Amino acid sequence: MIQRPSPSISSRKQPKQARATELVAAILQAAAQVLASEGAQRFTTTRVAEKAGVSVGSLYQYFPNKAALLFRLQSDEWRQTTDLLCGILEDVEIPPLERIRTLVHAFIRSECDEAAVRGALDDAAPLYRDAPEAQEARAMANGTVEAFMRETLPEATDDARAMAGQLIIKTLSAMGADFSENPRTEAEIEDYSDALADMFCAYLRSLGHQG
Amino acid sequence: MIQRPSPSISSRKQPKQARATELVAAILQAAAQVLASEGAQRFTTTRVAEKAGVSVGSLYQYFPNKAALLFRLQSDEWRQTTDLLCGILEDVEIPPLERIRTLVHAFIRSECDEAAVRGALDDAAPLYRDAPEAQEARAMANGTVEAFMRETLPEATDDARAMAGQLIIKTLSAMGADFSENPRTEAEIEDYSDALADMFCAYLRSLGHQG
DNA sequence: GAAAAATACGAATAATCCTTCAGGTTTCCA
DNA sequence: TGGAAACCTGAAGGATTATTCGTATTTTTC
Repeated sequence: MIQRPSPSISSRKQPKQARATELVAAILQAAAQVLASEGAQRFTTTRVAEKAGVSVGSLYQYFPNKAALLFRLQSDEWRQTTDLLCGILEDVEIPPLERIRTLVHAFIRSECDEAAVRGALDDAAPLYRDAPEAQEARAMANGTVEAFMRETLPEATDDARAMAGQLIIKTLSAMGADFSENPRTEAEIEDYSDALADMFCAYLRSLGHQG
Repeated sequence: MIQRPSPSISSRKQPKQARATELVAAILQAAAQVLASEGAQRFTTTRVAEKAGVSVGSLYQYFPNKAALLFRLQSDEWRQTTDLLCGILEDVEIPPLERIRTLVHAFIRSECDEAAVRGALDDAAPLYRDAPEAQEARAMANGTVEAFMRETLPEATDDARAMAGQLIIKTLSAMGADFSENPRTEAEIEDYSDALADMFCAYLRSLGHQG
């Protein structure tokens, strides 16, 4: 098994002047556009720079390589999504299973709203996913899920809880990826979200009953 | 939205001599090896030909382009998997929910057994998935699933059945992809498969109860 | 056994892309 | 205002790759 290289992916330099900050913003926006309109295959540093109205060299002043740019896009999307989801999960006013349903709808919706970018980011995942930064990012957010599972399944064993949490998270993100890649109609989105929530709720209920 | 080209992907020519048949077999075997050991990124027609001990030109005599070779690998894996799964689903001797459990285990197992190839094939999916042949292949096998769902949920509406079937299929294949990309231990595989089966069964039972 | 058909070869082509760097421009600060 | 630091430029280097095609070899056919 060949270990893919894990390029350093953190931004090489922090902008210290106003124009530089704007430049980075322009690059990120252009990158998302290129990704959405041209696909991962044609996502090119030169193309991004051109669309941003900047030279390639400037791009490389703030992103050490192409993978870093992609990871930054992914990282931003991810932070946005996890904030959304954590907010839903932590709302103790609402019964757990209702929270799950809200969460599923919110997540699928957010994936579909930016399906083009997310789908292309998934296609490009091989370029950045093995970087240590990406793995670290994935490792977070598990705390929130575990807390939620403790609340939802107070009587289950730790192992059972962890398994159920992992399963739901993985299923959700996998289905989200599928939704990004294959566009769906408004109605399909709602129906799938409901069915998915039904499945999760049925599963959690069955775990609750038997211990 | 740019429509990716849909290259013709069918084999350009059928081998008419014995050596040609062997050559194609050698290429396919080498292709799987290259994919598994080098990853999708470094999957190259030249590398495949070299590993197969043939010239690039020969490769292009039987595969019109790189995408065709990848699609052929994917297609073969897919046929193998669907045969396996259909065999399980059609065994009317066994209660439906037990069949589901068997199916989940068999599927996840088969994904993990060739995780390297399947994972790399997933990474390379953008190169071949938009070809009409691939979409046609995906459209099949739905008959078997529908038949099974009719048997499992005889009283549900057609819409509800179709939704449940799609959901289970998509969840399963998405989780399978996740398992191909992230290697797991023997124990984890079993535990996840059981949990996944639990979830499907709980869902199907809940659908059965309410009509 | 010779012509024809099928097959195999692999150097060369043409294209694409990531990244660097030497040199110019702008902004900051004393 | 002048020099230093930060910033921007974009042509060129270096590397990789998919695919072609003229030629050589093997197999079949008659």
